[in-house]
Amino acid sequence: MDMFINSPVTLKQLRILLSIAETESFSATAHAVGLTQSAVSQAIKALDENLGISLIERTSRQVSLSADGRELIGPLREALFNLDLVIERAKQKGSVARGTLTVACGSTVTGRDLAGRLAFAQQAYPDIRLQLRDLTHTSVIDAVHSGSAELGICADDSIPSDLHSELLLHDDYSVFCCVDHPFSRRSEIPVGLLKYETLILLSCNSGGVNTPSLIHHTHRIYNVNL
Amino acid sequence: MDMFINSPVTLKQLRILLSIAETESFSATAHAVGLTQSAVSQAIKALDENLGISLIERTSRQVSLSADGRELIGPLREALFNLDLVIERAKQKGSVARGTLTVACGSTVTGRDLAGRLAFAQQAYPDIRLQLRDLTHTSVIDAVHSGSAELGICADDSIPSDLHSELLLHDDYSVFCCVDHPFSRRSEIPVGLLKYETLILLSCNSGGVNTPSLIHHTHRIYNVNL
DNA sequence: TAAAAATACTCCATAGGTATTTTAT
DNA sequence: ATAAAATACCTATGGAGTATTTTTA
Repeated sequence: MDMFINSPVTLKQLRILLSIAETESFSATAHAVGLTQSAVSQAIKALDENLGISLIERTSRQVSLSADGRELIGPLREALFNLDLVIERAKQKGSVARGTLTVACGSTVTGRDLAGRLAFAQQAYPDIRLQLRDLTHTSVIDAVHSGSAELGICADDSIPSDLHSELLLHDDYSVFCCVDHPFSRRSEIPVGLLKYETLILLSCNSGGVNTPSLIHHTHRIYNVNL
Repeated sequence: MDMFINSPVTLKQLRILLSIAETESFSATAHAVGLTQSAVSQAIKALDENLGISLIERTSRQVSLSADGRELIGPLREALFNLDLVIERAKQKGSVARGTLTVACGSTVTGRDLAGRLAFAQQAYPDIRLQLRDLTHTSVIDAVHSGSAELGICADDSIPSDLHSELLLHDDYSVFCCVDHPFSRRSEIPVGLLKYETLILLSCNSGGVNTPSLIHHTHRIYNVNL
């Protein structure tokens, strides 16, 4: 039925052609579209073969469209632009309200290479604006309950059963003490023992903190040996 | 510059989507576009992910477009149709004048699985109408000279030097004779010996003939043993 | 339970990279 | 001599097939 389904012409090839029409250079196009000169050369060769037509006057010094190519380029640009419009409109639908995903989380999350993870998320989902709200443990749950955040990330205890939850990661909690304290000879400390000690705790709603800075602070304030 | 260059959405996926909109069935679409049901399923899954949108209401019994999908399908069909128009027009340019390639050749060619070769050519170059003209040796050369044929195929002797020629194939010539003739004991017969014999020749302009029918005729007419 | 879609897996074609060669100025 | 495109070669990704499982009317 549809004979076009097997057309070997790809969108990428056509877009590369458009870029070449602008830059009049394979190398420049390669840079523009994030490929190598080799890939661009192969793409144009393939396109020539697929269309059975010579689109480009190729000398080693300068590149220009052939007569056929010049005739093709205008309508092609228009057709591709229209198609991109349609695709983009579909993608808009795919994004959540106003294209924003709001995630409520504590410093357990924001303290772990936040910049790197944001960059990764932007790359994977360029159309989604990711908004992080740095909140306390209970506020995270409230935010999800009220709908002011679509997702929440927090410690897995005391999560209400009416919310769906999934385990993302494990976190270690550490005790810092003086070298002459009995704890310093143990490799692990049962949680139960802690209640007999005088402790400096971060806000009990904090899921965690940046460890190096904690060590630094402890050292500064109490002059302990670590 | 062009952020669309890396769009993972492919023409094939979009065309499959259009087909599904018509057939409302993965299997039927698979048949229509010449793929398996599995491939169609995967293509739609990929498209959903690429667009970040659910295009299709999928139950195991019936398939229908989602609201988003229905909204998308009209403009998409139009955009793809326009793009195909542009591509097709470019392909037309790639075909030679009036889309016809005229080849002058003798029965050396037409006698060798003509149907099979025509079919092969049509498959490889569906846009080229191939026209064969069955001529005599000298007429083939005249046809190419006059331009009434773009190509000629004939025996490689007496090809004028102003025509470019290329060797395509070898042909064996055979002598048929009575079993009591001296030739019948030789496996090869030097061409020079033939001029002392009385021969039945096909038209000296014929490059060759269909061998089985020649044998049959010889047998019928002269009642020779082969 | 039967028809249709989803999934698991496998294989292979090809897009794209690196390194090199060719070409025209 | 040099800048740019073509080519050779290699690798990895993913498209598509077969076989199987899951789903719902």
